[in-house]
Amino acid sequence: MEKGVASSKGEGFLSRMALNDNKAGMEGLDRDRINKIIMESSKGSRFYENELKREQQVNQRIEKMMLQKAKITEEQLKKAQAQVEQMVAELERSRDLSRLIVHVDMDAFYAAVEMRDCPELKDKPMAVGSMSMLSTSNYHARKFGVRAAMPGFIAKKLCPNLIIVPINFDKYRAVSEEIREIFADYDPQFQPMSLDEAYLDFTEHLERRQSWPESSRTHRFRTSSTTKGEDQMDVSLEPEQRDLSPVLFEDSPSSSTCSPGSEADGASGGAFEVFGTSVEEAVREMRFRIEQKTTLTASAGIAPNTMIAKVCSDKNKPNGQYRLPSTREAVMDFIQRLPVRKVSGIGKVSEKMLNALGVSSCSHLGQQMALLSMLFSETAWHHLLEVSLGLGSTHIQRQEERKSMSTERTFKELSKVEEQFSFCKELCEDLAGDMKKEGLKGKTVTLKLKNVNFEVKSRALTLSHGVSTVDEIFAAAKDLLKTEIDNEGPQPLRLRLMGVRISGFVSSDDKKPLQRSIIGFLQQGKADSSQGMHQKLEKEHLITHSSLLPPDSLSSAQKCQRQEGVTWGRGLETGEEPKQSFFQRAQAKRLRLQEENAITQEEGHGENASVITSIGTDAEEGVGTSTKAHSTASDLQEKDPVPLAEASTSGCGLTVSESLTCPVCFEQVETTDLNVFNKHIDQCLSGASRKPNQYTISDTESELDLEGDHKECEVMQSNRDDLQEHSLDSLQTVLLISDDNETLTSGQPQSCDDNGPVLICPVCQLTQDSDDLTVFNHHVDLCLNQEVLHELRGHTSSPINPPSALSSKAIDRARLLSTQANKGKTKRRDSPSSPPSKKAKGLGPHTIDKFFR
DNA sequence: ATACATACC
DNA sequence: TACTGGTATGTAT
Repeated sequence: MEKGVASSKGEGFLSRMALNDNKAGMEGLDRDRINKIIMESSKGSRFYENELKREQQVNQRIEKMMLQKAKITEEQLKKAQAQVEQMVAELERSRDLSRLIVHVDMDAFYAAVEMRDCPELKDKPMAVGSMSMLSTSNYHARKFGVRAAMPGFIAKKLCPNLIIVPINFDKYRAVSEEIREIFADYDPQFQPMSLDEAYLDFTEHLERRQSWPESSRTHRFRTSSTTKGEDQMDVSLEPEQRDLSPVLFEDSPSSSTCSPGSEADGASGGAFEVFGTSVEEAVREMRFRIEQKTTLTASAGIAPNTMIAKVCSDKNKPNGQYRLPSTREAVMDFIQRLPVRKVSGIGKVSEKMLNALGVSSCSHLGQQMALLSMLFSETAWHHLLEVSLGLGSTHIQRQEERKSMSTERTFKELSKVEEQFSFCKELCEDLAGDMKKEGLKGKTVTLKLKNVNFEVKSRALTLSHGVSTVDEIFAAAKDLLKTEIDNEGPQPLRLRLMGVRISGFVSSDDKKPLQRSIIGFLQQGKADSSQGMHQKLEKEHLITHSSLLPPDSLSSAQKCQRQEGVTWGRGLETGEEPKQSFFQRAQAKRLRLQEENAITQEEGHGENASVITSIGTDAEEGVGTSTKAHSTASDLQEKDPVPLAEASTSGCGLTVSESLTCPVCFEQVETTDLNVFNKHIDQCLSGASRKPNQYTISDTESELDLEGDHKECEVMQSNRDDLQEHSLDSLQTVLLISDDNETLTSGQPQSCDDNGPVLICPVCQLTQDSDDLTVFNHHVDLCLNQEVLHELRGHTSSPINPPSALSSKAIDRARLLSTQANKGKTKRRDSPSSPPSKKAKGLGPHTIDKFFR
């Protein structure tokens, strides 16, 4: 109906080329004029021709689909409808409205950062990127139709005065670290989706928040700097700028969204604001802190699941938030009028196919489900069904292990064979470097080529063993390249891009495939929305399933299937006897000390006192977090005001409880046998293979369409890196911080040579010479005695502390440093073995876990 | 296993 | 001048 992008003016011009204006800040534009300019700028180009071709392919697909549709009989449809209904009933039964999921998203992130740092830009249309491609644009530029993923030269035609600022990834990454520290205060296990957005589960936070005193919910307006370890190059603004939020939006429609509820004193003095105990207030507080800390605004969506939260975060963007009540009615009502394209996972093509079937909003989805179930693949329609019911993932999970790593580059035109080979080699060198950083080895090498006509092709070769060195990778890549060159016959390949990818990772130790299933189910505890259902619907699919819907969408459905039959049987022995008893003792000791210490002290605090709540407990969650992959920041968010209570849950009563909580999946493992428990953790760590779960809003706020994101990837990678191989570092950091914030820097670079796993004492941070775990444990034991005492004496804080950014900040800094160090080459323990070698792995994580329990 | 497509940031 | 890069995953063969 309304949506005309695709159907645009009779001449049916490329739906794929037309402006995408369903992005915040782009409403009410002169689409026709803009599209005309876009077309004029593109017409006749090779790019355009290729888009044209691809669009025709899509159209053919749709035609086929329509033919299939025509063959469907009433009877078949009825049968399908019955199946759908049955499935709906099951899904409905499993609906979980108990979680409070939040999706936070920075507003025009890269552009906002640049504007913040260069006032000149504030009132001008600007974008971040290059003449070839823009990553994002500010709201002023969006009024001209300038948006992410648009080439700069076209943007310039739309807006001649557009200022294009080169991308400065390091800066965004630094800001990202800052906001992640705040995220961690609300959900240490938050899941970052990119540098500027994340999913958080506020459920637990809210529970605790109810008992928080007002002082813990009070936050100041920006004064000087954020934390006390404020060495940061904070762009400390002049005091009087305090209440100015970045002038990103002249008409911030949503700023009014903020509930005025609290007594913010418009005054300027030592202004502060008290936030309430509701989710809205908690989220508003989080956004407030983000703004105070970074001078940048964020928007958020609050809903019972990720799918909806994502959509909601876009609703009052910029600088706003929206909460969808956790009731079936609210959800259904909301979903009904939602355009399908707004749903993460439904892109241009899926939208077009659905539109062809008369489906443009989610209400239509529900109405046409029987038909859709016959025209789309099972995976696809299952997802659509869930969407139509407003279902989505109800628990946030950390990153997964990467499945591939690649590097690709676009260039002028490369037609000379020699140059092609040498370029290929360069790529392999880069890739090998990256592989080494993460200590990965993969069996499949894929070469990607794009010719000057934008036609893409990929050629893969799977080897019998994992490789990681330049020579090995290049050996495979060049064969693939040669074959292509030869096939092209006499003519040369006229390339505009080349890429090399490696996948099929194997653990470096043994060359067995990494990780396996189990992992994905450990997290069972928190049921996913669509749990336990999914009978195999016999597929009546008449059609060759149209490929719709991305993987991440099938979330629940598939996960469930996998979860079934997962028995937890694995956890058999592990060897290290001494280690375990050691940790048991250490743990008990720690707890005892904590108790004795009464854990009560007030937070000395004025700004952000760096109060470290009982390390033991708060690390409990924290470690898990870091273990999960990233954000060391979360490693020790000292937010939890009632750590001990929490701790006892996991059996911290000074004794080992009958069930242990896995620091990776956070599941309670029903055993007291540490061997079993270790085994469990081993598996979690080696294979944390969970269904990825990236919900992203279709097109809407797809700022970082570009380069922006690949950076994020880097970040994530290093995070994972940390998790896998450097779990110990998290611990180090924790202890170090409590010890002395300023020491972090020097303490961190715990490098070691690239040969074999190296053990690093989590307490003193010194690399241990011995590989012998017994010896190592003994050493740690000694260090521990001192550290724990010191720490508790000097830094314990009240259980009721306002979250302090200090420690997490320091941690992040530490991590950044170590990351940098890694890049520099000084990596910590990076042996050619990456997925932590059996030895190292088994030790690291376990050490931490037990230590903290 | 391989190739290509879709999607997301 | 001129339309990215990185990762995951679905579909088909």
